[in-house]
Amino acid sequence: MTIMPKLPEKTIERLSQYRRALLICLGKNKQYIFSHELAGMLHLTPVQVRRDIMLIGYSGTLRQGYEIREMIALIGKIIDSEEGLKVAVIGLGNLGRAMISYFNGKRTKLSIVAAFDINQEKVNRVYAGVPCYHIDMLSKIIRSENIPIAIMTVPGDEAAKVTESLVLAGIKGILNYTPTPVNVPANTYLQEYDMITSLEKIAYFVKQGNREEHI
Amino acid sequence: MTIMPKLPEKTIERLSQYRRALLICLGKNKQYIFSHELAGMLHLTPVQVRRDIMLIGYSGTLRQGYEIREMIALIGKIIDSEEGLKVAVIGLGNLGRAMISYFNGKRTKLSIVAAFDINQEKVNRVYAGVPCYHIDMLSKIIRSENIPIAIMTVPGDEAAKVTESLVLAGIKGILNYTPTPVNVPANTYLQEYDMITSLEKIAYFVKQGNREEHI
DNA sequence: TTAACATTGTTATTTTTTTAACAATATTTT
DNA sequence: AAAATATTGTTAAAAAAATAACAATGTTAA
Ligand SMILES: NC(=O)c1ccc[n+]([C@@H]2O[C@H](COP(=O)([O-])OP(=O)(O)OC[C@H]3O[C@@H](n4cnc5c(N)ncnc54)[C@H](O)[C@@H]3O)[C@@H](O)[C@H]2O)c1
Ligand SMILES: NC(=O)c1ccc[n+]([C@@H]2O[C@H](COP(=O)([O-])OP(=O)(O)OC[C@H]3O[C@@H](n4cnc5c(N)ncnc54)[C@H](O)[C@@H]3O)[C@@H](O)[C@H]2O)c1
Repeated sequence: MTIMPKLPEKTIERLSQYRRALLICLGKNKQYIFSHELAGMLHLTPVQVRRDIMLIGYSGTLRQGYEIREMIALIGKIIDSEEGLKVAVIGLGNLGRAMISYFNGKRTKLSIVAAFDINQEKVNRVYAGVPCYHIDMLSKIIRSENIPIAIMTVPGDEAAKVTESLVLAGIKGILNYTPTPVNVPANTYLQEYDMITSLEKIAYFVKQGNREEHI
Repeated sequence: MTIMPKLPEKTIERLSQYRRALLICLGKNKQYIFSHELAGMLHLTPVQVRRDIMLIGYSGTLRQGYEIREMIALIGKIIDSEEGLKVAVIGLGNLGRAMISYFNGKRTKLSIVAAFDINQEKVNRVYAGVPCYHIDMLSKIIRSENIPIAIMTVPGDEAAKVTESLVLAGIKGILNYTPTPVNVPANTYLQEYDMITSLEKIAYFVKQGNREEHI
């Protein structure tokens, strides 16, 4: 295993995006890609793409660009775990279901293997191949199945309580989609996403754009 | 109207988060808040909070901190449009519905006023107060209702086509949740979000965490 | 064969963002 | 009344990220 000097956080994020874009290209039977093509697909600059690729220690060829398969494989070596990691969805409502049906079958190294809910109509059913357990089973299943990552899509009021259970159950990474910010111990990796922040940012720049037009 | 020297993009993002957190505090009948409290809620440092607050030209009081209502009002002045902006959702599937039911009634300045779909079972119905039109009506409704922002939740294959229609219809900001990156002209503000990037980033850091433990 | 060209890889520079440092000061305690 | 304390506001420094510059080089064209 080659030693990889630690990569900038933003580069990690982009590696995931590169792979997504490269998989699309592969689907179109493309073999090679230039930095400016990849940049164009993802609204980045070619320099940034080349720099990221340099950081992960890959090299393209001068007149052909980068070999798509090779690059996908290398990105996998960097961001994936060899054994693969299991993921659970907590709260099988609209958002939880959307996430499962989106994710399903997309990645081999990450897989959603369990959902949890309190609603008896959802518990003990299988949704899109994913079994739904009662939330009381959380700790048991998380441990027995060895699931390190959870996507939280319960109502905001439940977020704190559920987070606590997740941490107690030994979860190491949480993706919090509830509107309620939560707290976790330092050894747990937390990411929060709120659509309203995205929208308000867009609204701000749309507003700015209008103003500029009027200057 | 005071002139606001242009704010860092990251600050804009955090302003939206501050408001969300402040609204939660207001709901608990809290009147004042310290920088370290706000920081704690959002996993930021107190310095960063104070710096942002300085940038928007607000001042707290020395032993009480910041007046929550005042701050919410000021953030509104900066990131909201006075008249309010209308938003449309394109694709009324799981994700589109999740977004509508989440958003509904949350904000006075942004409001989802229309959805579009091709599925005849969804068209001409009202979902959570939002009327769903056939996608053929896109341009007509966008223009007549004066909707500048769209949330795109159609299947990935449709993303390019739908984006083109949106741009032609005069949309100024797009939040793309499909897994397919799209292109827009320079005067249109585009933001893309993909849950897989978030998850893969979490997986990477969970993996790193494990490695560190083993050193 | 040579010149023009397009592209990569890498170092240097600039810009943006975060963090640190610390003076100022109102409040509480002694 | 003086000292201690906790907090803000702001400038300075550091760190992170993005961009620019440009040498190297294989490919194509003249
Ligand atoms: N971050 C975003 O962009 C975004 C977007 C949409 C919705 N949301 C949020 O995501 C969450 C889910 O949204 P939704 O539309 O799917 O809501 P929903 O009501 O359809 O689903 C919530 C599910 O959680 C279950 N649940 C409730 N308490 C639970 C508990 N203690 N343990 C396990 N399951 C429990 C419910 O039975 C339900 O099935 C909400 O908090 C919503 O505000 C966030
Ligand atoms: N970014 C993310 O994190 C994330 C998460 C989940 C899903 N997704 C993506 O979001 C999209 C929607 O997911 P979903 O689970 O709601 O899918 P879905 O199939 O439930 O919904 C898609 C809807 O779009 C409608 N539609 C299809 N073509 C259309 C067109 N040309 N114009 C208007 N409407 C059209 C369909 O009738 C359907 O109602 C998919 O592309 C999915 O991959 C993204």
